[in-house]
Amino acid sequence: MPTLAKTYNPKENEEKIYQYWEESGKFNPDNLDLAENAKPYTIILPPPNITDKLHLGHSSMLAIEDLLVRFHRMKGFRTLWLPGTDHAAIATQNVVEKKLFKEKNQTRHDLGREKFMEEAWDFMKTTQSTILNQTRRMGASLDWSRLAFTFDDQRKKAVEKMFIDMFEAGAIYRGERMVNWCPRCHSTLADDEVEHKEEKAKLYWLKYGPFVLATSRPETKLGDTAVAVHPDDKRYQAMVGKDYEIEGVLGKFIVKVVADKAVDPKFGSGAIKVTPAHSFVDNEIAIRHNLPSKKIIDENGKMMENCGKYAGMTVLKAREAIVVDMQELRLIDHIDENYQHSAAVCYRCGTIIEPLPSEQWFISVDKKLEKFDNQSLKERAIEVSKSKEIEFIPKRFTKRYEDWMENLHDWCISRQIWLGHRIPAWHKDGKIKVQAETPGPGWTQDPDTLDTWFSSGMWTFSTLGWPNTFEDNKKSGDLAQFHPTQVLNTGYEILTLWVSRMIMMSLFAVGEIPFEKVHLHGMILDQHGKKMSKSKGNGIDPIEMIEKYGTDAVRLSLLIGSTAGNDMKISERKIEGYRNFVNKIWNIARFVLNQLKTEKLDFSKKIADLDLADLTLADQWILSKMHQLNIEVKTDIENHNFSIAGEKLRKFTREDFADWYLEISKIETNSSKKIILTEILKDLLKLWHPLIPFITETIWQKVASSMLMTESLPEENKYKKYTKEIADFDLIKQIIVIVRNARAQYKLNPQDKIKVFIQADDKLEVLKDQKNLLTNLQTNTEKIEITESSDEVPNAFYSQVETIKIYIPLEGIVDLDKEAKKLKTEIERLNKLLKSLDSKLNNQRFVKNAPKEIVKKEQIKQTQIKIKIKDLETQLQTIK
RNA sequence: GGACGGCUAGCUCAGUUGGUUAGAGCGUUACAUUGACAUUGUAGAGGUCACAGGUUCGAAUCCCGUGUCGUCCACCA
Repeated sequence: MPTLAKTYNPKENEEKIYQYWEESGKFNPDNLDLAENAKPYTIILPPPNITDKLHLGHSSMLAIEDLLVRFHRMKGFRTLWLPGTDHAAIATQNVVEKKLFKEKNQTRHDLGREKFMEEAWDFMKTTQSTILNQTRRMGASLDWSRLAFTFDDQRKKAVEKMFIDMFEAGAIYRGERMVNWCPRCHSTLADDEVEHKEEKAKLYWLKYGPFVLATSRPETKLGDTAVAVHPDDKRYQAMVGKDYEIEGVLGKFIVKVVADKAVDPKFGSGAIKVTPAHSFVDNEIAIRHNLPSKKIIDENGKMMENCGKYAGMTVLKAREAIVVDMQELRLIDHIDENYQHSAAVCYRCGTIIEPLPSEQWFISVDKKLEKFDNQSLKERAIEVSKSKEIEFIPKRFTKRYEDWMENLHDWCISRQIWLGHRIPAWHKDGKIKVQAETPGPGWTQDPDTLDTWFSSGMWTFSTLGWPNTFEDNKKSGDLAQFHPTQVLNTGYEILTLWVSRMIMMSLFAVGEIPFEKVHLHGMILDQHGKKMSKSKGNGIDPIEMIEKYGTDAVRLSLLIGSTAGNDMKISERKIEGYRNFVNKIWNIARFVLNQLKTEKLDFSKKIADLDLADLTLADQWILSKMHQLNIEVKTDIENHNFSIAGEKLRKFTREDFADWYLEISKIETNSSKKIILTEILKDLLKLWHPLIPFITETIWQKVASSMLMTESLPEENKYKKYTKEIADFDLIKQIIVIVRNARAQYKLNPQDKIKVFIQADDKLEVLKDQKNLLTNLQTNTEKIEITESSDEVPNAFYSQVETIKIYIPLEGIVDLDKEAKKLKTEIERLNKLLKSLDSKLNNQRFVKNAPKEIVKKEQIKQTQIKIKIKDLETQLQTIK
């Protein structure tokens, strides 16, 4: 007798199974038994931050990628899924700094750069394993032998080479530009690392020479060099071009009045003060009008020495002090206390950003590059999207990507933090050399590090051995085999932050796209549609769910009911439901083994060995259903319709196979059953495997003698021979449901036997042939009479399927009024339907314009409904 | 301010180029319970596809508008 336990216990099996896979070495494509011409299928895992713990966003991504990877591995592709982690420069440095401060009350400056980096490395080494082990628990079939880290030595070499190459091509330059400066992190931020926070502030209306103008930052008055108005603003036209002397808290100064379209005449008084050094808009105005720039705020967010008595104050302190002084000088007209505006803050620490002019390294997105035949990075990156070389799933994100790219400004890549790749540039006496090694004594390395996206932007090729695998513009090794990759799967929130950078970097370094498809998944929300976050405490911990319900249940709940690009709500209840379903699969296997009285499945006899003459209608039906499933599931997965694939599998497994066919196998005992049950169970496990690898492999290990993970999927036409009998079997199913329904409606006990009369019309032979099922498939009839006659049976429950009539005499029980009412309602409904069909078919334009098949279909429907109505009316009369 | 998305059964969601009488899971109701499976089975109830207009023979699906919730981008002197 079979040895399967009564219920499936994920905890007992998952760890063992994962170990078995990992030790087999088959996660590594080099160890797969492949056809010589096997195509590559590559996914590079979006590297989680090294300090991360697994959350449902990761789980969702892992479930999707593992599905794709296992599917293609089973299809015979040279399948590589490459893991890694990201050093997430600013984020990690912040964590390390916080820890340092908490434990030793020290700042990074107390420690010094070298010591601090030692601390950071210690920290990263201990945290890295957490996320990777949690990734394993999701069942991810990653090739751990190729594990990479954005901050390891190999990636360091790649980053240096990339920087030097880009510099030499003129794609990287150094220059003074306005940057977003975080005074707390002491670093620049890219535009998209800046967040905007709504807040209430004061709006100060200043008396400003001949103007009254509004500002939220009166302290920047110390850096003003102009006043700007809109060119069409009649109020100020006479003043444009003139110089005015303005009274300030540190004495008088001169401003020039300029006309610029950037000014909104409806805001404030329509005149703005221009502080070129500390505002992006003002800076642009200053450039257009050739205005001088005066820097008054330093990198610590404090007023500089040129600010007289305010020097050394923080911006906020200086603002308070200056406002007091201005009030004394009567320079403030009035103050709006309730001014709503959004403040730019650092996305990591929430500190208010100071726009500052600063010497930084930039990637030029507009520079025409020789290697791109005089196209710029931006133009190439847009081109690969327009030409569909890269496809976004869902499609609507194509536009978001392209719009964002069109508006892209030069990318500031230098950061003043310590945790990151050092910039390979050297300074001596004002000269700069860009190279990996020091040019010699006296040179000092640029203290800045690179934006973390610079190294993660190189992820698809730096993980494949670039630059060693790319010499003289030729790919070799892993790069030749696995690049470009097939899919990048990531959250849509980093489409711009990361995806766009990967595209530019790959185009530049390797001359090709990094991936063919970008599958964007939505955010995972709680059951109320709120973002999950630690502070709100509404997060569902995937590891906790795995402990409780098993990995397969967690994976299914993330795959089914989820569509690309859309957010998804999830609850523990949903996961629980899929745990139940996973257990159902277990019991199906248990039943099949029981039914076949065996512990191992015998795969020696194949579907092709079946004796067609021995097959029952039900056999043919399940085989054709299986054929359909086999084709459709593969297509759906290839089209990234994972949810639909899952639903079809579930429907087949639960309804067609378990509820119908397995029940039938208790009744029918023809000799083909053994092969059919064996083959369908086997192929069902294969088709399910990419979605729920653990339970399928667990069962496989009990019943077979190979590893399911590297089995091949059932071939396309395996079940094709048996695609005809679906309609007839559907009739049988419907009749059985009608009988069960009647029993339920009249609350018959399961022991109560009934008689059923069926008038079979032209289906006499089919129905007679299936008498066994009709009698015994949970219908408990003592007698079934199948005739051609059309005599009414009085005082009986009545129903019909197409032209087949079913009578169940229920003497003394049948409620004739109720039956009559039921019939009337049904006749009414059908009449309505018929009416709409009639008018449709009488409509010449419909008949003329609609495709012929549609018209024909409607005509058949019309005829059938007419017959049905007539039958129902006849039956109604017998009741009266 | 600009762009995008959601709005379909009590809840969570599918619905692929417009063409069945709009589907699933959960929940719910009734019945059942030594059964491969109570992590169960059988059956039922439940929807004006947010609203309003348009295109079309035909719209949940395409177009215009409105409402509402959400996301991204820009700006806020």
